[in-house]
Amino acid sequence: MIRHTSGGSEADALWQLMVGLVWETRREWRRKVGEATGLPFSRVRILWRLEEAPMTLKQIADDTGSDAPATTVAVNDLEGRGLVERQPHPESRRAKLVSLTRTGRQIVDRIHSTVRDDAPAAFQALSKTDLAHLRRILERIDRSER
Amino acid sequence: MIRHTSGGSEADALWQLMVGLVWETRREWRRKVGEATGLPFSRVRILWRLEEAPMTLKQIADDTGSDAPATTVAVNDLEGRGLVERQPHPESRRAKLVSLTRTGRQIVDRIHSTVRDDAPAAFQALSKTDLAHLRRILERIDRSER
DNA sequence: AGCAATAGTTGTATTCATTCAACTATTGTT
DNA sequence: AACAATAGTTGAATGAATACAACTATTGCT
Repeated sequence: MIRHTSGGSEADALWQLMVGLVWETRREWRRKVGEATGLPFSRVRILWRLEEAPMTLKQIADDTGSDAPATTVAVNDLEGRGLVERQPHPESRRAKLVSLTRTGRQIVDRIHSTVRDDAPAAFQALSKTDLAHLRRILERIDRSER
Repeated sequence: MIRHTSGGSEADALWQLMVGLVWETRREWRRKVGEATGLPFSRVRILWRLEEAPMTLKQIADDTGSDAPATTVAVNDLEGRGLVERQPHPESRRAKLVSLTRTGRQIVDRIHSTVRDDAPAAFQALSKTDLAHLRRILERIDRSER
């Protein structure tokens, strides 16, 4: 769905164009991830974040925008499936560190390898020059965004 | 979340970068839309499509990737709220055309005006030249995508 | 005329996600 | 030592999304 809201800046218009391009591909992709993993999407999102480093439940909650109870339930679920484990936090005894198990890491790898998030065909057809422009621009945005 | 899957083409890598940029902004935006309209998101999605032209239930179902029963329920809901109405299809008596009511159109307008989907700050900071590049590239993708 | 396919409806069941209240254990502050 | 704040847990309630079976009405095909 491509939507142009009247009255915005050129940046807003482009942003909306970009969102539209991305948006429509996400449902299908989400479905495929669910199919490949047998996991609801909220769980996959957590596995992702854990790929880089272990996190406390609090961090997971903040990061995923859910509250503490929901996070406990999600981590319980993942732990029950053997994808994740709780460990004592080295610095605080009330916090717990959640990290990927070997199996959990395999699942994440499987997502990356089997559910390839390939660019749409039109994307592939861009010229080398356009790709270079695009990379430069996207990286600039990405860098200043974080 | 920025994710680079190993082994893909440059286009795939850029696509994933773009998806990552867009993705993280969507939850918040969805929440705001829900807040502004009081509608679940599946309903808003239907209102959107109807903005351009009336559609049959079948078209809505195909377009949103849901099945016939779900679509009937959704349209019932929207009709109950007075945002949408069923009309006989001019060419087939078994099909029905769903179109926005005046109130429905107001809701859609409200989404556009109050829940501005503004570009992230980093986006706004791009140079005129980069914006021009970006527009050219995105429009090329958009055109060949549909 | 008879039959298959299509458009839509009704009802039901399941799974997910989100939120709230009430609770324990630990830590930091005064 | 007393108290407030923080991290996590448990359980219940609610709202959404998705899927399926069974049905009616209409249309197209032969």
